[in-house]
Amino acid sequence: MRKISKNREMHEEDGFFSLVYQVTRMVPSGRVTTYGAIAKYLGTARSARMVGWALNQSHFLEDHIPAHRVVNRNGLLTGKHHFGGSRVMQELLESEGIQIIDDRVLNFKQAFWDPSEELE
DNA sequence: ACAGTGACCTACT
DNA sequence: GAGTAGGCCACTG
Repeated sequence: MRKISKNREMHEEDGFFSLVYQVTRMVPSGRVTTYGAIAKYLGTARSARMVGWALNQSHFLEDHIPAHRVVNRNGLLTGKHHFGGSRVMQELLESEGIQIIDDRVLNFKQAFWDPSEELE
């Protein structure tokens, strides 16, 4: 169990959060996915916002979660501010072979990795 | 308990 | 095609 707040603790069987982290871990290097895709893969039950929220807490987790491979539907790196620095996310993606221009993923359509299709 | 906020998305003007 | 509104669920003050 990991504390994510004073009064709140996260358990392994929290389900949604765990699933988000698992899917995020499954994203292959050099590919990216979106919050909506993950939400859809999970059934859209909690909407895409919760995916972002889950990834927000991923910084707190012991395990390293490649949250930099998750962008919004436009391929925009909206979450780069939450990586501590602004360039961390971009450099991480570039080190994996993804080119970023103006906080946007180049060839996003090709680099897009849909868990619903690839992962079934 | 209430209201505001958020790494979003879809649909309608 | 841009701008607006609503929905979604959890967290914070």
